[in-house]
Amino acid sequence: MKDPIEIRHLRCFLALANTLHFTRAAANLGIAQSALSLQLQRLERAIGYPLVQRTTRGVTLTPAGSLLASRAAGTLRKVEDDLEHVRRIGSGQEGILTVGFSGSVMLTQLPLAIESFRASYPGVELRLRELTTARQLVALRDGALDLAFLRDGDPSPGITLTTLHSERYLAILPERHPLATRRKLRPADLRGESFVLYSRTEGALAFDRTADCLGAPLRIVQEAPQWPTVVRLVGAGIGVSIAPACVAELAMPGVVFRPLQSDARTTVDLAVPAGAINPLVTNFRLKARAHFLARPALPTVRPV
Amino acid sequence: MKDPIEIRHLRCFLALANTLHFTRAAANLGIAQSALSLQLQRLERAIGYPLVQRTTRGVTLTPAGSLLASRAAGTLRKVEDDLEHVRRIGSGQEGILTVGFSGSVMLTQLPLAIESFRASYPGVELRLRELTTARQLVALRDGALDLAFLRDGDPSPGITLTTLHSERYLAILPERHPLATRRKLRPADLRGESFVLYSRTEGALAFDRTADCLGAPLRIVQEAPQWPTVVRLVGAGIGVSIAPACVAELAMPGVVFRPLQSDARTTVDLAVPAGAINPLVTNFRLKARAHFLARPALPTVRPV
DNA sequence: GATCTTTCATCTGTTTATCTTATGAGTTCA
DNA sequence: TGAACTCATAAGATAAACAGATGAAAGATC
Repeated sequence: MKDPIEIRHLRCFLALANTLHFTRAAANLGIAQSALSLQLQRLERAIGYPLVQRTTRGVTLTPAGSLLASRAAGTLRKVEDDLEHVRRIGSGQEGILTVGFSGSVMLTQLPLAIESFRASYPGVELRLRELTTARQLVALRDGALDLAFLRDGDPSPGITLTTLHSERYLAILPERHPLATRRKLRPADLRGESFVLYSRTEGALAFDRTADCLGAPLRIVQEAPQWPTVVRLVGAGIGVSIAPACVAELAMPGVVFRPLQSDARTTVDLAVPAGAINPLVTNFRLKARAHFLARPALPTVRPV
Repeated sequence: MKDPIEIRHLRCFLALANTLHFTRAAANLGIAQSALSLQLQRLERAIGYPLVQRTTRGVTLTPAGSLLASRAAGTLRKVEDDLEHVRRIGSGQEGILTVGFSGSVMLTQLPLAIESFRASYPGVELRLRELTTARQLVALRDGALDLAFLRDGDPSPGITLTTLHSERYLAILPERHPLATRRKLRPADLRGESFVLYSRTEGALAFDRTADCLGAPLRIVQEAPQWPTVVRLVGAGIGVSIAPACVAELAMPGVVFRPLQSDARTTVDLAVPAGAINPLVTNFRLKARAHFLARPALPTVRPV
């Protein structure tokens, strides 16, 4: 495969095939006529057969040259198209982005961030996966997720974390619970209650923060994997719970939410694989940060 | 369009995408690792986005790189296929060849030459056009014909002629004609007869040679454009005719062919546009010359 | 945890390819 | 015949690609 043919040669040949005139073709290409002449000779030598028949009044294409002209035009167009497509992917305007999120994060600004991203990048296919914090970290490392929104993300090797948002806790009580009459609660008020909580294995830091806020020992009567479930279980009288403030969005009959007077905070953390250069990830991160850091219209605890 | 991308860059990138390893890819390409590294940098700069993510253990493709790898592979394959096709056309193994012939030439070795050419070049589409000598010359200049087999081709500017074959004349007589009883005739024997002949405008030299052979003045009672017609007209008693020896192939009831004792010869000439470089023409010429110059099994005058 | 190995980037000088300018040979046109 | 035009060729200048040596960073090995 010596004497390799380059795109330059095809470009030169096409210019010549279009004008059938060395001098004019060279002018179109912005090179000297002699340079074009040499390029053509090189191309013909590489192919092994003449592509144009030179006359004193210009050139005519041979059958082989005629074919090459049409094929080369297609080749150049294809290369241009491919590069354009590659650039679109490189710029993050196109592609597939798989985003994981902890269930409670969907109760924060995340939907707004998603909508904003979709509007800005209509070419990107967004795949959303609700997973627990622990599973998201695994999925990020696997490559199954490109980016994740964690509830209280544990620092983890190979994962870059950014805290987007922090919020207070609130207590979730059955409507008929004695404490339900109080407008505010302190963690100590809940001492001795039975708790419905997330499993620690699904989010160690989230659990530990909850436990720190309440103060051990905790009597956990039920673990549940999703907040709607927790709220329903509380409504059924199985126990009480505490949750990030945003969970108040999940108002359900028979359940009341009460702010918890504590400095404890739960965070929403954005996680990406360390060193990720996927431009989709970068673009999505920017949108998400803009929406979370602006903190528009934080959901308030609606009295039930 | 500065920083143009060349096929070389795509080759380098593909090698890297296949091995995900600069050193090994460079070895496959037969260049130094540093050269490959530079080519990749150049390609990425031209595209504007990274194509691979370098790590200390090798490289991984970015989404953009992943796309480019698949597209570039297709591009290289296309270029190779195109060049191969162009080479086939350049070598005359493929294409369309339009061949003209005077009707009588089809009674000589031409069918054998055609068959031989078809067998050797199955990729070539052969288009056959029966035309008179005069019309063939026009068609050759127009480009409507690539190559022509003329009966007694007139030298003509812009046309290269090669004589392939020369043959004697024979007389065509009605079966009941007084001269039909003779095994051989001399031109003088035909003096005073009425003749059925080709029109001079359809082949000046052919007509003149015929006239020279017979000696003027000729009494021409009918002109006809094709030999089967001439033979039929003779059979109908309209007159006599003389024809190239090969016309004896057209045996018809009521007609006899008699060798003419004369040194006059009629030729089959191969005509091509001067300076033609079409390889199909070259290849066909070679086959045709081989068949005509070998003169296999010249058609003999069959007694009727 | 210090050393070794692997891997890619960078630097430097050399080779190769391409370009420009100038010139030549062959036609066509006046 | 001379002028105008075509493409080819020659020679020097410029830019690109190359090989080889070195360096930095991150695993791997002990």
